[in-house]
Amino acid sequence: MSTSPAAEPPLYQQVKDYIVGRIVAGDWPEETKVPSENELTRELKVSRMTVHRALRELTAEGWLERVQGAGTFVAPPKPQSEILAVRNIAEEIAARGHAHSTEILYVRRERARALEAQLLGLERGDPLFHSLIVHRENGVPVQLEDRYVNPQAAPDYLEQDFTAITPHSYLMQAAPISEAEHVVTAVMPSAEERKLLGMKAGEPCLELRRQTWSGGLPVTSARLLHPGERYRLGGRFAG
Amino acid sequence: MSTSPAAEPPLYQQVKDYIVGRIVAGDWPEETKVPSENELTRELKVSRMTVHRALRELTAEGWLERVQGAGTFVAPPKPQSEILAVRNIAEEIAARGHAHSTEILYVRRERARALEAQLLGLERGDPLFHSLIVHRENGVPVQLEDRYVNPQAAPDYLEQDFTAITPHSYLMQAAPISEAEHVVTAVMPSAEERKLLGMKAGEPCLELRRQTWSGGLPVTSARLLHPGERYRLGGRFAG
DNA sequence: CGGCCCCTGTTGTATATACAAGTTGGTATA
DNA sequence: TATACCAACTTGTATATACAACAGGGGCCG
Repeated sequence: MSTSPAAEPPLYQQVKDYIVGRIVAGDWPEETKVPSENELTRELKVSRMTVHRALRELTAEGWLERVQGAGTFVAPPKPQSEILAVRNIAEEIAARGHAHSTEILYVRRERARALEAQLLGLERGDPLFHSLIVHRENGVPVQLEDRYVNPQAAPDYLEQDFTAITPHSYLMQAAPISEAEHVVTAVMPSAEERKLLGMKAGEPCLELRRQTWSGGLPVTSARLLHPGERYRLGGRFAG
Repeated sequence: MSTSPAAEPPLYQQVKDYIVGRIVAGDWPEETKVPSENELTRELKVSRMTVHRALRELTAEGWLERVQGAGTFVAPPKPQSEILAVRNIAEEIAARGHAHSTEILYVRRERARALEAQLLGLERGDPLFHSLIVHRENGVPVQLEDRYVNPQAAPDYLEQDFTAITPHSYLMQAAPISEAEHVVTAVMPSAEERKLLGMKAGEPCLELRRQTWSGGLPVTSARLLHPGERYRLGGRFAG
């Protein structure tokens, strides 16, 4: 395998490219057994640990499946679809070159009802925090954020100024995410929600329900409503 | 670092857990410089390559940022939200223990109009394939799939029996994904779409627009409509 | 014919060693 | 005061070696 210094990628990356190239070209359909580490070592004239790193990374990226003792196989395409990580609405708006502003309807302490207690690992009647906020982009409402927060995870939540920092940003600091769960669906807003978001009758909303944990402790459960016409959730990724 | 054989994780994983534990506990806020590989080697009594693997993997997972020569730093929480990969509706329905069936409205060759030409890297007037299919779960419509396919990427598309295999499954075989792009939003369906999906007036749809590439070549552009009340897109992931 | 054992080949993990490439800070000189 | 150089420390990559753990196939024995 070539290793001349003309801005070439490292050897483990060349091995990865070689293998992905074989798969994409159709040489190795799914379930095909890929040559063993020792075979690739001989074929490509690189060390077994270099081959091993390439195969391990391709496995982590979803291209291959490995079974200790049995071999390495081309993986079937993964049938899953997930929201990957958690978005900060203020940075998202700034990234579009627009101005973010917030209208705080309330940020207050409440007693947990059955549903919130269940979501946040609390007992009914326990105190928790509740905030309702409209996020605007260049003055236009784009998100209604209805959020419950576990006081154990972020005791100082009520003290924050959420016109200066989003709840999301604050919670990232106070309780770094170790786990998250998302559900996205389409709903019709209530009359109040429609009014807060400046929507016309009959227009739908994109609803994101998002829950996060920090070190096993539930942190927050949020319901984010976006006018369907003015908001889209998306991304682009490489295999 | 303990290495007794009582079902312990490998050393590199223990190093990862130690570092994530320090971050989540608040010991190392974002931007903090993490001890160097050599320092961690001495502190944890494992080899530098074991530490190196742990740090590299935590970097790939978004916890850390590394600069060659400068050091390793705790990463700020990533403000991004993406659909991770591509879902196969048939497997998704099967995973719920339900029966998948399809109603094929058409699968045919057409001439590319301006929008489809742009999406698939074709010239206006070039031939392309177009399919319209309703997917049902236990007889109930859950997805209307409106899909354009680039003949260069999947020349045999028209020959497939899409009651036996989904377009998605076939395309995974014919043109493995190297890149994908998704956009999710909420829309009101047209009268025809509402009828095909068995929805009542005033109910919204979750719309996914999905485009994939194979080795740089555009493969397909699909618009998937789901009744908001009967479909949700979601996932759970660990930090 | 079936089951068990052994051998071979495979992947998984760990370490040591070496060198490359980059950053940073301090010192010396102009 | 600015610039250049050097040393030390950092991360990045590569290889060799060793051993653990697993899978699979073949042969032998009951």
